[in-house]
Amino acid sequence: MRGAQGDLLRLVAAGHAESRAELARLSGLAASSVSLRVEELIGSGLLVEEGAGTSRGGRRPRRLRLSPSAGLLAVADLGAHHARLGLLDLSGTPLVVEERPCEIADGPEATIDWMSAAFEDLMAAHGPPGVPLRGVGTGIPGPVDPATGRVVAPSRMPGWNNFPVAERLGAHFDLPVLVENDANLMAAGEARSWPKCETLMVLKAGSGIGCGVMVNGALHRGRGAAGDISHVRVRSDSSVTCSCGHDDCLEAYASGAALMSVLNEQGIEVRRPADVVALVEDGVPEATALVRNAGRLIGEVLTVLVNFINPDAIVVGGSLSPAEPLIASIRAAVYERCLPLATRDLEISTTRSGPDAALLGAGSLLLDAVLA
Amino acid sequence: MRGAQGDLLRLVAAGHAESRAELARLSGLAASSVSLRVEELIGSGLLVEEGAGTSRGGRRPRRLRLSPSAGLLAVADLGAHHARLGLLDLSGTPLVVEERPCEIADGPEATIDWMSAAFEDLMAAHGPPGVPLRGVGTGIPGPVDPATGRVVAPSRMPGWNNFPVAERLGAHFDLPVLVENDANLMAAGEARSWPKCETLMVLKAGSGIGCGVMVNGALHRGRGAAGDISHVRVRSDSSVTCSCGHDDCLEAYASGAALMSVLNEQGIEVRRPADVVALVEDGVPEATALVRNAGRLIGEVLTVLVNFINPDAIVVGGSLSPAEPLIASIRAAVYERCLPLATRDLEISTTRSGPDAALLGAGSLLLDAVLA
DNA sequence: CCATCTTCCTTCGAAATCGAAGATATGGCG
DNA sequence: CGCCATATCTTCGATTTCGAAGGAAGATGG
Repeated sequence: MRGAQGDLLRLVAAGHAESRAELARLSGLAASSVSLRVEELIGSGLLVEEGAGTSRGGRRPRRLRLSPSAGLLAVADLGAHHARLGLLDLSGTPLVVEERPCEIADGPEATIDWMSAAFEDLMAAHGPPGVPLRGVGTGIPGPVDPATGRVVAPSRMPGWNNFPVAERLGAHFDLPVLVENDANLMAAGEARSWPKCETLMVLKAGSGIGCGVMVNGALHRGRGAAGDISHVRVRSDSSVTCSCGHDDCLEAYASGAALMSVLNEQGIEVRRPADVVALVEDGVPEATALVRNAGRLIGEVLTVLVNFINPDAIVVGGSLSPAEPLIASIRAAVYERCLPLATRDLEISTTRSGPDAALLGAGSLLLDAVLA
Repeated sequence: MRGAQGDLLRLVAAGHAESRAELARLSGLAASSVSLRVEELIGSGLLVEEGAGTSRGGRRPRRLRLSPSAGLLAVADLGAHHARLGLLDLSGTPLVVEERPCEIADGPEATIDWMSAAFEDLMAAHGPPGVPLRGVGTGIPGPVDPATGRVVAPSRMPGWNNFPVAERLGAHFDLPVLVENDANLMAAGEARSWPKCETLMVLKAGSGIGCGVMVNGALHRGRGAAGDISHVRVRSDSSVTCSCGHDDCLEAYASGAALMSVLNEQGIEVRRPADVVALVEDGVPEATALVRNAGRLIGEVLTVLVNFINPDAIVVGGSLSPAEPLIASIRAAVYERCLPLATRDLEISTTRSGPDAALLGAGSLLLDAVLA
């Protein structure tokens, strides 16, 4: 899949191109060269021709798709108490997605071995015979050094610090391996649903607060830690010490975990962020007020970032995102305080990709490694 | 200068490559193709061979440079009360740089016509005969829409709002025209001095506070307004209303203009940011305390941004930057409050390019247009 | 000083790519 | 229905690019 052929496959797989003509436009190659390459790719069974597309005023294009038998990707999104697992074809379309209980606190060896077994399980149960697994990837709820595939200084993952996750996964599968922060994966996944957005911020509001940034269609990692907003100091009357050792971090006020602990102290029992959402939908005032305050704090932090990187859109996902007051108060804070220039075309909305965003993102990023 | 040849010229002009071998490595072309192209470029007078470089263990490379007669760029950096003007060769090296008084409040027509005359003046006085002007560019102390070359909602530039600067400049010169925010130009210029930095934040601390960001070696503009940090709300006891209509903007506390107005109220007369620097160097405690406080406030804002985009370096420039306590307190705030992961390899220092950074940046960006 | 290694650059036949022209297919319009 | 405009895709000779081999020039190390 070297060079030019890989580029063409990538364009088709990523959904950017569906016909030879589109490939020619996007790849910069001459139409004749594209035809040649495509013929070879069809010959080798990686691409298939599938009916005709819609005309744009002339002859209808012959639609190209990745062959369903070209290969599969196994991807996971690890959470604190459960994991989402899925099989995708090379175009990133899910064949299966499952959620299974899984304690990340059991430590890296146990979790990764469990995940590897689950991948093989999925392949056996849902993989069409003869279709090879071409890559594996997982999202981690903590910082990941993308170069080494190690977890770095995570806050709620005992035993994981500096563990070589990619290496361990690679020991099970002799395939391209992707290990990435979960919010970053969400950003990569969401980006496929926002094709016109060059700069995209994706906020993951769940037990913790995560954020991923796409710049020019690529995930921005900085030196590996980019996207953190949870340990920003917020304006607040009281004073709370965060797990990171500093005072008044956003996470200590506005994360799902923080909201749950306040509610539990008030005698309202909640076990998961989704419970908080349910309380809000039931109109429980304590919950609504808390969520609204969380949204305001998050929005005030986003204010700084919106002025600075001036994104096309902010997408809010994560288990807390269905709570209407959250996004409403985020919107209010951003639109009130940001420069008009920065907000004039800014869209702030909930996820378009849904709960599988991170899995889709893992597929999208893995594809680059598989077709390298 | 189309296509491949343009790419090669760009690599030489930007200082990334100095020999055929380096060009081959960086451009991805085969060494033989590079040789062929270079021979043509030398034949057409754009490149010249200039002696031998230093050996890296084998035969010495034959150094390539842009021909001094390939063309010139005229660039300017407009400030409130003065402008820096310069002529650069296509490799971005300055032939002349001058500073001339110029009131931006005189309005766009007068200022741009004055600038055009000054460019022609410089060409007549310092341009070698027969060497053509190939592009003109200017930095503006306010937001610029890069697509249209218009100024958008500037704060201290009466009469400039929505004025088509690029168009007016283009009316004088039938050449590629660049109009860009001054802090963005500083960022582009500074980036040439930080070749290993993929993500770079450049802070301009002068009368106002500006910021430019380089991501993956390219200027990040977002929707056109990226880089603004001056209207971020800061934590403060008192309350000041900023010119933007909001309370407690960073600019209202930490800009050179804000510092000057406080000092003047205290009976210490200052007229320019450089006067504040002089007071600090003379050990005037009021000035030092003010500057230190400004650095702390700026640093606290940078804290959020450093965690978020995780840059390789933060460069501080602008007329206030020579004040030692400023950068010291910025450093202190950032290192104290940011995540260790984000600061472990972060460098915070003053400009390497000096006062001409914006001019160099204009040259660097113009080059792309000229060699397109 | 000579053999050997490294790096830089060129030569030349093979291979990939281009681009102009044409073949194919479709929508729109009188 | 026939013709034109438009768009997609293919054919084929011309051009560009590649890459392996080799020559040129210098470093290294006995």
